[in-house]
Amino acid sequence: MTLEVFALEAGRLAAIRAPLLAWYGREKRDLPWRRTSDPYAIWLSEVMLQQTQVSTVIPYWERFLARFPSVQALAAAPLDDVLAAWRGLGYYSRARNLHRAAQEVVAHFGGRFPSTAKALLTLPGFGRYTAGAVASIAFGEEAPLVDGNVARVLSRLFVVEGLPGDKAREARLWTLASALVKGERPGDFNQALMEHGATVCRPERPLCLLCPVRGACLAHQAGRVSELPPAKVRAPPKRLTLALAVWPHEGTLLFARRAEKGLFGGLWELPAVEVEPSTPDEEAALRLSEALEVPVTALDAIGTVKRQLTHRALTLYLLRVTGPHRPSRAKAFHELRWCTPAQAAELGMSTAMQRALDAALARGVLLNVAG
DNA sequence: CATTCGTGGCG
DNA sequence: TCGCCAAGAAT
Repeated sequence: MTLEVFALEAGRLAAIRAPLLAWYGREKRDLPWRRTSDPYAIWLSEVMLQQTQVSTVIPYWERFLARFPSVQALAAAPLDDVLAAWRGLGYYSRARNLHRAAQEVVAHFGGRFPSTAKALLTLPGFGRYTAGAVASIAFGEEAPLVDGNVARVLSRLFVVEGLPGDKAREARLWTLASALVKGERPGDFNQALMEHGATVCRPERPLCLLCPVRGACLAHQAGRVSELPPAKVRAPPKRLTLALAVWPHEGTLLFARRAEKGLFGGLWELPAVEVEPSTPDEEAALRLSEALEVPVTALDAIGTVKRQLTHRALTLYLLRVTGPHRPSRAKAFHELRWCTPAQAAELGMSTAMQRALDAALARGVLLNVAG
């Protein structure tokens, strides 16, 4: 508690706040969402930036805004179009929540975003971070935020101990962020904290010589910058093997839409069933037959695609198949559709599945090869 | 509180 | 090749 009082002492807060804000004014990157004051566009950037690098987001943000220029346009669009625009960006529940939140803003708030963090928190996909970000950046509320950058910066400035996820640590970080954000330009200050973490107070090899608040940094004084914060402890990824049906018919392939929840929720795929590694082709075909509710015969295995996700080691086993009855629906899948490659390119699909599809097409499964 | 959800970049 | 991690949220 003594440390708490010391850390939040007014002079110390000022010694951090003012230099950081001034540094941000001089050094901030010219990012596209910093050129707009449209809450919708700012919200979109915040959702896309969740667990995603700035350089990855920029082209998605620009394309998405061109296609859905307002919250009304987004709310009125079919979910499939939204997922297609999100294709390749990952964490697809963000896109579903974005779509739902847009509809709620239109239905319950007359198309205007609520302007406080507390009110924003009621919308799908708004957690504590995103609510604070939109409230402070778009509406100028003195609302705190803590993301990975801010957690690192504050844990160094104030020597906050504890592993990521530790309850006491999180509480302390939010308390610090709350105290610091109060004052002029809260949105700029929050962005200054994040910008500082992204460009100077980096995870590896931080640029302490260029740091505008080095003099106030307790970790720097103690020579502990490199050991704060401690790395997250991650469980080893689980293995998941899927057998994919590659079923050519008159220039099309069979596609299926996955269930809303879980891995790649709501996205399209080559119809997939989970199998054990090294499952014989005949058995994989039998599983696909059960899922598709029609007889399926394995022709040959045409490749394997491996993908490393954060919590999954994914193996996609491509099985060329055929059968006497072409299915148009099956309980195991939300929807079935026969698509040309051009049509498939317009579907919401994961990068993993895109790689599998590319591999199948590269094997010439749609070519009329006599053999 | 722990787990799950993607992808790409980097050393 | 591999581990780490990036403007987190939902369950």
